Amino acid sequence: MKKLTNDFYSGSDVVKIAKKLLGKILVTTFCDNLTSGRIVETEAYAGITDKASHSFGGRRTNRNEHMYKEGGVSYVYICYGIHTMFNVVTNKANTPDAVLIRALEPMEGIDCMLQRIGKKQLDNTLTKGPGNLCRAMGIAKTHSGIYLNSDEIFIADDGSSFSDEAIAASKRIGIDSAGMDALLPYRFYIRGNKFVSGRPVK
DNA sequence: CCGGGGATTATCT
DNA sequence: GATAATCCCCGGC
Repeated sequence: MKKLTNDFYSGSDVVKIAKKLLGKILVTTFCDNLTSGRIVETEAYAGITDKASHSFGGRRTNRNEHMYKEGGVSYVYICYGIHTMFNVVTNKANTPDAVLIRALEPMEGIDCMLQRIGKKQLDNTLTKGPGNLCRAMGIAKTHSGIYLNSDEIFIADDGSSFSDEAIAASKRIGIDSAGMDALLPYRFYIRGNKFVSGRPVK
């Protein structure tokens, strides 16, 4: 199990990186509680040219400042006033691309995650959806802008991967107001995985 | 089983 | 003052 290195994040094609993040493992170690999960759903946000991106048109505010950092740091923000979203910043400094991590399949520290989210037993909602996975992993806005090879939060590769047939693409969730860009196939997920967000497709 | 809509507040105009 | 990269409950079929 190896932490991803800078060259993984510094690539210029954020869509490709979003797809490559599937199967990698997100780990947090807050308060000596190790929790981890395999990434099974992501979305790419293509910097200043993507109407759905917070940095569309070069917009730069206190909130999205970390998107302008070099690839390999986190970008965490609050959505709808209550939900925390965890993103991976990619590309070079001043090219504000990011990948939203939308779902994990829980691996280690399930008891700790259940406690954080206030549940007694593991079910498919524990790390399903960007808001839920942040709660389960203990990720908060204060973790924005930190390096993803740190000891507190990192993403690792355990050598396993999904085949192309196992991966599906779709338009992104919840961004209907982005005009034509709302239709871009920038969401990637593992077919049939029960932790993928949205209602199960029958 | 499916879809519609309300909750709730940080953030930007 | 309006909006938002969500979640979950509830009502209807």
